[in-house]
Amino acid sequence: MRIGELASAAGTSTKTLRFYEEQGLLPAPDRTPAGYRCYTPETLTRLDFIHRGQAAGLTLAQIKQVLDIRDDGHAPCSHVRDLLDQRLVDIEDQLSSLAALRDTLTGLRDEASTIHPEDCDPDQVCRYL
Amino acid sequence: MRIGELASAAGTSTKTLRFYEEQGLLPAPDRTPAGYRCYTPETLTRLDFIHRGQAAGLTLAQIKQVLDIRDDGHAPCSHVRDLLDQRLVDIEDQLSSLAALRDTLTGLRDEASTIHPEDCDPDQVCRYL
DNA sequence: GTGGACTTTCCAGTGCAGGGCAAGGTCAAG
DNA sequence: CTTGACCTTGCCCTGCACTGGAAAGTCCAC
Repeated sequence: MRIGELASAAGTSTKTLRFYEEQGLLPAPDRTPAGYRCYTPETLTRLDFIHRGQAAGLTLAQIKQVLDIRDDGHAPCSHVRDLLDQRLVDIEDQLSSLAALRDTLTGLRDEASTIHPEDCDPDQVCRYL
Repeated sequence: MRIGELASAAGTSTKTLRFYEEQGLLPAPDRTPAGYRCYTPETLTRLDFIHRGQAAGLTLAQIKQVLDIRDDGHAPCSHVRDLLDQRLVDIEDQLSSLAALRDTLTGLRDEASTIHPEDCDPDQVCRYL
């Protein structure tokens, strides 16, 4: 499988595949005599895993950690569990600060709708903010 | 007011103040004969506005737009309203996709707690993801 | 033998909001 | 007269996940 084939099969770009290889997420594949990369179908499984990890909000560095553990012959289960748990904590934090921000902005906007521009204080930038 | 004074009064750094000036968020201040920046107290008002804008999740570029309108002698009200409304829409989007992600991850983790590592399929990277 | 599609490498940039460091100038106190 | 705190500019660096482009090599069909 050449790089272009793999890229379209995985729904990504050749640029990205080379980048993943450089970052250690994909092992260096065999080469044809001309130097073309030659991928095996397992690479597709690996790419699917990477995509699922990204969909879960993991960074490439975190995904690489999991892959490295797997490549060492160990089951990455507990590490993945920790990563997902931490991600959940982070998401909860993000959710609550976003909700708070939404409430603040909603309040600001409601206030704004009762203000007339002509009441603006020339000494401040904007009454709305 | 010199730059260090202003920075600590505004709760920021001198680097940031120079950066804001370079980005057009702060007007170029007067200089002492030695070339030191000399700020007037209004700069503090302007910085507070910038901070409120950031707290509302606006980018520096958006804040600059508002400031530019104000500096042109116009009231930026309607522009600010649009910015805040758009920001609210974006926040709602973020909130719902984060909530969806949280539910997915919670499901994944619950599933994971009922799996034993020894059941892992050696052909996949990880059953949890 | 030529055109076009594919591949290789390397270098550089994107957006966001600054941070770090160096080399030098300035100012007030002791 | 020196020390230390402050200021100046300039330039590169951070993290994240790519993306773009250039110059060159390869492969296959016509």
